[in-house]
Amino acid sequence: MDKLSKELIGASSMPIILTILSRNESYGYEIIQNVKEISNGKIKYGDGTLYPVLHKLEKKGLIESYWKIGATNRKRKYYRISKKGKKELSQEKENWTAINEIISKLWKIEPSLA
Amino acid sequence: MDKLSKELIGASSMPIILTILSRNESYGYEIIQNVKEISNGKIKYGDGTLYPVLHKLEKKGLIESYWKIGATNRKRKYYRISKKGKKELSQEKENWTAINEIISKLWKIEPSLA
DNA sequence: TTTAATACATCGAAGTTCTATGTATATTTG
DNA sequence: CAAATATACATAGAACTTCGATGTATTAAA
Repeated sequence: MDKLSKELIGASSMPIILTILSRNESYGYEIIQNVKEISNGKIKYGDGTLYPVLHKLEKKGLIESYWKIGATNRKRKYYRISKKGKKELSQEKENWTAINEIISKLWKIEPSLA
Repeated sequence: MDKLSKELIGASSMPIILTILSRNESYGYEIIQNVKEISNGKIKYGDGTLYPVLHKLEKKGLIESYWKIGATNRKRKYYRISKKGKKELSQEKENWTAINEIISKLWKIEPSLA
């Protein structure tokens, strides 16, 4: 197994992106690299996937953006998390924990289905 | 928080249903009740949501169905997990564990963002 | 000078879930 | 006995998502 299912990618993208932005502001391209690194290559967002997600998050007011020309002399669109985004993130953490408890309980109880 | 997000429901539905069927064969209506109970009411599948999922799983060959008239004298469509489904389930377990590790790592390392 | 990497954006195809609606039978309640 | 509720399955349409393809540009490296 090297790649994760579409469903899991989808369910985890929002909390992962919000977590990354809760530490440092960042921009699309860097986020893609960052996620790839963090996940040991298991999660590789295509740019055509990530940018719409960022736009969606911005539209919801969870992140904010501004253009900046970095050290590389290239213009980048930086994103930072908003107050609303921080709230949403902690909500997502709770959700994630809850579902994980349900599932792990389900798998632990599992009787010998040898 | 009482209800979980759509994304998490979606991502967890396949492993949850396969797990339930890996223990006992069951039918749509019972699965809905079962999941509600297991999750303490946090996951409530609508029937319009569950049945298409079951059809999808059957189409993929992960579960098999047959009609049976139970003790209630009512006909039910029972589902049981297939060999392929068992394989898929263990795959999903790995996936779930992997993503959970990534996320929990991300959240643990998190520096004081007081 | 050409190629690769960086950087953002949008579109269409395909797949999903949710709500609503429809059909039908069995049980319980008034 | 009639009406309401619970059981049981199914499908259609709306809304949303991801993915792959495509397009534009700039900078760095070969």
